[in-house]
Amino acid sequence: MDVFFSTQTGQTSSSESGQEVDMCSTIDSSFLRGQGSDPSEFPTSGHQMNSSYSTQNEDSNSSSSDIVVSKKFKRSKEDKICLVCGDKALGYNFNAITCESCKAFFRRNALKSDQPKCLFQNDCLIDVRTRRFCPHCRLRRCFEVGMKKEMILDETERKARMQKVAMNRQMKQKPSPGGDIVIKQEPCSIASEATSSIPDTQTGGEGQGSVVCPSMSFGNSQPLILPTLTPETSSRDPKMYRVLKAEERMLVDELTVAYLETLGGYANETHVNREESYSSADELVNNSEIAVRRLIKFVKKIALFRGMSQENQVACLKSCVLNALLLRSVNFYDAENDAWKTPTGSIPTSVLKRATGFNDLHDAHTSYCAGLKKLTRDDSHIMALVQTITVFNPDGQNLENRQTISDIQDQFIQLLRHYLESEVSFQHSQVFFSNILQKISELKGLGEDHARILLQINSNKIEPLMLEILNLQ
DNA sequence: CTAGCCTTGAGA
DNA sequence: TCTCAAGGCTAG
Repeated sequence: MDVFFSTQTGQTSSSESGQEVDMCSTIDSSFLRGQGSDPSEFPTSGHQMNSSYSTQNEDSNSSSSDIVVSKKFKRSKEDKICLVCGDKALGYNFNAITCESCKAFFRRNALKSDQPKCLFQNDCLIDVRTRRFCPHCRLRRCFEVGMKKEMILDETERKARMQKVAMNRQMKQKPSPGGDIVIKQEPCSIASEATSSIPDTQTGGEGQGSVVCPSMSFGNSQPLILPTLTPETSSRDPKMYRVLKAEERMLVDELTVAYLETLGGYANETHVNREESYSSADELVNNSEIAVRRLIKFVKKIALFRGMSQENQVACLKSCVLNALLLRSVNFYDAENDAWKTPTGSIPTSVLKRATGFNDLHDAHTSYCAGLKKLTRDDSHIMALVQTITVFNPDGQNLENRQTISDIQDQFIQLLRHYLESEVSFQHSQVFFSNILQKISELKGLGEDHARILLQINSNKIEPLMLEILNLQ
C-alpha cells in the first residue's frame, strides 16, 4: 500500500505547466480501462468520450476537430465529468476534475495512514452507483487521475485559514478606525507558488563568512521580514506594531547571527556527499555529526546557556539534540522536489527511504519541514528563536534543574512573540505566534519517532560523539 | 461515512 | 465582479 501511494504522489510533483501533460496521460489510461471493463461506467448524458475529454485538455492537447467539439461544448457545469466516478463535476479538486463527493471523499481519506483494503481484486469498477462500495479502489482511482494529497491543507494551514476567516468576519463587523491595515496574506495560508519558492541561500558554502548584523543586510539572502504580510512601510500604522526594546533587538540579532553562522554549508568539511553516503541508517546518523557540532557551537553562543552548570548544559543539549537537528533540517529541505539540499547536489527523499526503509518516518519528517518552511517563510530571525526555544526544553530526560530551563525557555518564547508583534503587527502576530508554538510542540512527537528508530540501529557502527549525544551507548 | 450545499479568499 | 478551488457543516 505505502509503495503504491508514494509512487502515485511522487509522479505528480510537476509544475503547473507540466500538470496538463500528466493529467492527459493519466486520464487517457483510466478512460481506456473504464471502457474495457464496462461501457456503462461513464455517464450517458449524450457526451462523446472525446468531447468530455477535450473540455479538460482543450488548451494543450486538442486536435483541430477536438477544438470544434470543445468550443461547441464550451465549459459549463454540465460538461464536466468526474474523472473518478463519472458523476457531474464542478471543476478541479485537488488537481483533477471531480465531483463534489469524490472531492470530499479524497479530502477525508487521502491523508489517512490506515488505508482501507480492497475485498476483491483491487480493480473494482468505480462509478456513480458503485463508488461507495470500495473505498480502496476509489482512492486508487483518485490518485490515478492525478489528485494530489499534498493539496489538502494540513492541521496548521486549516487552523490559519479558519483564523483568517474569523478575523475577516470580525473586521467586517467593526472596521478598524484607521482602516489602513489590509490582510493581504497570512504567513501560513495556502502558499502561492510564487511566494513559496524563496531561494535558500543559507545552504550554500560560500555564504559562510558573510553574516552581518541582521538589521542591516544578509548579502543575497531573502528579506528578513515576512514578505507578503507586512504592509508597505508608508501605510504602516506604528500604533499597531510593537517597538522592540534595544536589548530585545540586540538579542534577536545576536541569535540570528549565531544561527546563521552555525547553519552554514559543508564547503570546508571533509563530508563527502554521494549517494553511497546515505546507503544505510547508521551512515545517516554519522552524517549528522557535523550538524551536532554546529548545534553545540550555537548553544555555546547563548549567554543564558553558558550560565548553566556543566551538568545541566550536557543534559539540556542531549535532551534537545534530536529536535534541534530535525529543526535545522528544515533549511535543507526542498519541498518542490522532495529532496534534501547539500552543497554538491540534492538527495531525493526516495533515496533515503530506500536506504533506511523508514518510509513513514521520512514522510512525517518531510511534511513537517514543508509545513514549517511555509509558515516561517525561512525567516532567519524566527528560525533562530525557534531553535533557541527548542534548545531550552524543560521536558527533557535527566535534567538537573527543569525550572531554570523552563524559565529561560519562557523568556525566549516571549521574545519570539514580541518579535512577531514588531514585524507583523499585534493583530496578525496572534495566529502566527500560536502556529509557530504548535510547530514547536509537534517537534516532540517527530523527535520521539526518530528516537525509537535510533534504538534499532547497530551501535557499533555509530561514531562516538553521536553515541554519546544520542544516548545510544 | 457520504454527499451536497454553503462560505470563503485568491486571482483573473 | 466572476470564477475557481479550498474547507466546514450537516441531513441522511
